[in-house]
Amino acid sequence: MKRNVLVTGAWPYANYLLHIGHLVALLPGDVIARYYRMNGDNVVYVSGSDTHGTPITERAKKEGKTPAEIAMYYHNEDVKSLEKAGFSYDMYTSTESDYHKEKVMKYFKEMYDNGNIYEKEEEQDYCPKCNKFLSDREIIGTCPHCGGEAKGDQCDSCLASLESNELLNRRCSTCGSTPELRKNKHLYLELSKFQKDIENLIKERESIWRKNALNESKKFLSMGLIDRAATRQLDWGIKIPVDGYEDKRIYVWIEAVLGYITTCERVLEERGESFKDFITDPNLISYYSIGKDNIPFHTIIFPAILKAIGENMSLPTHIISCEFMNMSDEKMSKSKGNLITINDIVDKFGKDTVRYFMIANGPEKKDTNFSENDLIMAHNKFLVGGLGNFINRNVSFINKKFDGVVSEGIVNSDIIKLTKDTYSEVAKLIEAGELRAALDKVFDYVSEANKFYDNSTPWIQVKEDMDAFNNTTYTCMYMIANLSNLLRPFIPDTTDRMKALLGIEENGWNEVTLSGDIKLNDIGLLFERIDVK
RNA sequence: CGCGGGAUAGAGCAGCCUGGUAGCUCGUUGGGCUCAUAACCCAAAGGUCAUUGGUUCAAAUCCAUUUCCCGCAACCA
Repeated sequence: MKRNVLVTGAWPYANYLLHIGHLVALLPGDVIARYYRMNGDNVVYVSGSDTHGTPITERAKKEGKTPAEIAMYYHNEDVKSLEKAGFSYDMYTSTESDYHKEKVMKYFKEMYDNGNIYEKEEEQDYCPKCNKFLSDREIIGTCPHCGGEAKGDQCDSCLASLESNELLNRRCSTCGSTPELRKNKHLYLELSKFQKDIENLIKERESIWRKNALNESKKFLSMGLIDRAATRQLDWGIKIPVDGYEDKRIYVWIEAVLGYITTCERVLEERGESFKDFITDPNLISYYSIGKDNIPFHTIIFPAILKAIGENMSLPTHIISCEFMNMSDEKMSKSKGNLITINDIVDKFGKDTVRYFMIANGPEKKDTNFSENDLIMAHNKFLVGGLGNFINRNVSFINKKFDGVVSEGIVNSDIIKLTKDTYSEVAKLIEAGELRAALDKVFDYVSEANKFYDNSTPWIQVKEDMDAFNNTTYTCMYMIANLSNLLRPFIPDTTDRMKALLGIEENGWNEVTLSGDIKLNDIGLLFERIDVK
């Protein structure tokens, strides 16, 4: 039976080019989506650019542009990068799309009408000269602990976490004037109400979610969930569908995660399918491919929002939360300039090499260090020496001696069993989000293929026993055909070429059988060896 | 006691959730093969799985302890 599967990737913030950190966080989603599609399930795979919030407005101000210009520039760049890396989103949109904005306002209104969003009036710092309310971050002053210069949320000198009213000699960070208190009202999401619901969710997902997702979520729950502001003093973002909030916008943390839902709805609408049936399906399987810094938004806030909307939407079943990929033990950072963009690395090494490496060596369970040398080693060993070599040694032989025609033979029965087992084991691993182990499994199969070739010694068989030779090569073709499926979620371009070699079309997640003689098409080398400098 | 992650062969890492012969890649040594991109296959050497204690018939794996290493303003997966 067809399963409903929602796969999502975290929404990148549209103020910088995507880098390999984004890649390792988002790629698992693509592999999972491709796998389920091959399996014949009903897949919706979505993401988009997160375009609102203060960092973009600040950047725009600095560069003399509008926030929309900044956001759309990076959104377009990100679309190109993702395409380049082979992402197969059913839709990659942005939080600036009218569809998203409209739906978010609808959901916001529902939460408000349900009484899960409430108004709170409080005194807030106001800068009389800049004519605006100041957030904690926009207030500077002297740290009460160390006497150093500090911002309102944290002291840069001693790292103490602060409340902005603890600061001495408080000033507006823009103009330096002394802020005064004025009454201001904001809307709050009553997160505290959902403590029990989230606790139950975590308990149910104990054996499914990754360890980092569970630990991080439990930490927040043990501290007790606190209500969060849902509105912000800002003019860039989604308008508040409540009277008296014309000067404010919906806080990004609430609307960005709702993008999963709004975009899912849009995809299904375009397909002419029912969104409601899909999203309330109690058996819906959902994957959220994210980085570890994004965990609480997906395991706590997002489920709480879904509960608060109250339409009985399915809560996340799988959190694919990766660790960080560092550069020589340092966190990648824009200011340090030690980033590698997706564009650069794909241009340099090719889409599939990068995809292979990022899954096989990515930070699935703990931080890893990126090393170009490791990437080259892995490329040469597994893609050239393993997969590429297996195909090339067969093809060269057949081309040389038999003019590119493989005669029908009998496929080795041990290999058939191994093949079927590999399909089911890899499927299980991918569904569990264990992509590294899944890919390892497939490459074990590649290794078995080379062993089979060596042990069969076709170069001797060809002289002594043509039946045996034909059985060997036919078995090899069978393995190539099945590898073109098994590897398809990971390295789709390469598997297309493998299929072209054999002239096969099937793309399902199940054993491919061959019949009759096969005329090989010329596809050249799958991968070229890279020399280490 | 701020929070979190880590410590496994010369290097880089997997295994730990769901205890039961210690595995992969590179490197080293020896052999095989010649179909193949100095590719492929086989074998060997190399580890008291950081420390100490506990649970268990059994611990790299679970619990606790100690030591050492790394990350934790903003941008940011």
